[in-house]
Amino acid sequence: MKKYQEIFNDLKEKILTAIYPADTLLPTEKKLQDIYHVSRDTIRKALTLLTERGLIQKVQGRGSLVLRQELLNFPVSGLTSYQELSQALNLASQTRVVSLDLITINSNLSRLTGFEAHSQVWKVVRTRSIRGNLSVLDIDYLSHAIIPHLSKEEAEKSIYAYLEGELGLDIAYAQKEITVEPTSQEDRKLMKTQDKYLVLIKSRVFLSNTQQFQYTESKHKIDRFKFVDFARRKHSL
Amino acid sequence: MKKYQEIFNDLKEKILTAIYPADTLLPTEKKLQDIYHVSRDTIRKALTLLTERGLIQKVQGRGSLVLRQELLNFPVSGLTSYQELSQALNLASQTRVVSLDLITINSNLSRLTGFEAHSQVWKVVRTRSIRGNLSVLDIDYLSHAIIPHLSKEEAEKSIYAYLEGELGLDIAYAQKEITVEPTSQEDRKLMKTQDKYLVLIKSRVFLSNTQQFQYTESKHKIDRFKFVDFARRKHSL
DNA sequence: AAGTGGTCTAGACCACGTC
DNA sequence: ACGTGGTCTAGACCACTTT
Repeated sequence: MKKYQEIFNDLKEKILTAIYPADTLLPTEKKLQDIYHVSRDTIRKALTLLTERGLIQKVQGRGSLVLRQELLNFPVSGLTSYQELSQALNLASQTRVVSLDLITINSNLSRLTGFEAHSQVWKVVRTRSIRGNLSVLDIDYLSHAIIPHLSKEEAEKSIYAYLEGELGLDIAYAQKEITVEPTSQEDRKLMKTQDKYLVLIKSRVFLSNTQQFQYTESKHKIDRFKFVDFARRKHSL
Repeated sequence: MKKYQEIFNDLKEKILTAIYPADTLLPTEKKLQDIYHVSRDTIRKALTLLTERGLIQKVQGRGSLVLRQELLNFPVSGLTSYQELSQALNLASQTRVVSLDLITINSNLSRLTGFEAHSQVWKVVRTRSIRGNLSVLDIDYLSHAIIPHLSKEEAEKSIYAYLEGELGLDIAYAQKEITVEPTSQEDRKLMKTQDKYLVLIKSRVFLSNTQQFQYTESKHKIDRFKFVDFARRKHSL
């Protein structure tokens, strides 16, 4: 494990357990150097991670302020899988695999998903329930070239855990788009609802070598949908 | 201007104008050092900014790949003001100030907005139209302690431009929450619609010294709403 | 004036992908 | 084997806040 990662984890832990309470200052970079016996640069890398995740805010001349974790500063943003989320939030959740097929991309699907025409992809349809409430319908397309094998069992658990753990893939980034759409008859049937609208999250997900391995349409019941984000202002566009 | 900022701007420009085209590699860090006559660390800081904004992806052993700017990789996320957005997208947009008042926070409002009870805040209600379509209803609460003066004229243009430009405030980060909510009679009247639902974006916005200066409820017509995001996977939560 | 984080430098070695 | 980016170090000076 990299040093700055370890320091980040340690500091994160200490912030979440209020060893470093909200509205107080972390030890100075100088002191952290002494505590962890590393160079200042390494400390600063760890602090950068804390900053990106909204755990601290640096104030020049003062120090690193621990931020209050308001109500729900959970990483609903930032490319977190459903499985990880439900675990982090300690939700009793259930996944049902509606179908799992190997299909060939046609030109329409190619435009939609970003996969090349004629390529093979897994199509996985799943519903997720939280405390017995059917809340989400996920339709995933996963590159067969990158994921040669996929079973219902893995799809029921966490596909991301399988990809990162078993296959050692390095998931890097995603382009997402959130809109509200009218429901189709198919949607209403699978989600067992008469709702007229649902929240649609389309995302293309890429590996660190920039290969796209996933396209997903995630459909949420509007009354069950909440997206929480921590955003930093990006000056100069 | 800081060196790494200037290098970032220069590289961004060259990527957007396809001097460095998508799917090609940037010059190596070594070469960039020679080009800009700076240390490697400074180059790496500039590349980090490009990475965060989804313009490049670094691949170890290969180099920095320029990413395709899919359809709309616009910064709808990342704390961008309405005014900046409509400018970036070149939209003919119009803002109407419905009301502008100085009010005192009561305990209910305090819970909602995050401002202290009994403190004074500006309440600004605005509607925005894009190509003649009334699309958004914004309700802003702005700290009077931080913003002593605010006029209808500034509210009609861009409050952010006023705060950063005139007042020299350093807007740093926000906590946001997106949900879909039923419309109230008031909503329907102000937005001139009969829609049953709207998209609600609540956000608390903070300065770099961690003072909260703004709470906003931004209500979007569902058929006009689109949220686009570029997200990087955050390992280790 | 003292102490803090912010920027910049120069150099070393490692991990990974390509040839 | 080579070249790439990734990590880590040590030190310098600047900008800002606090005392």
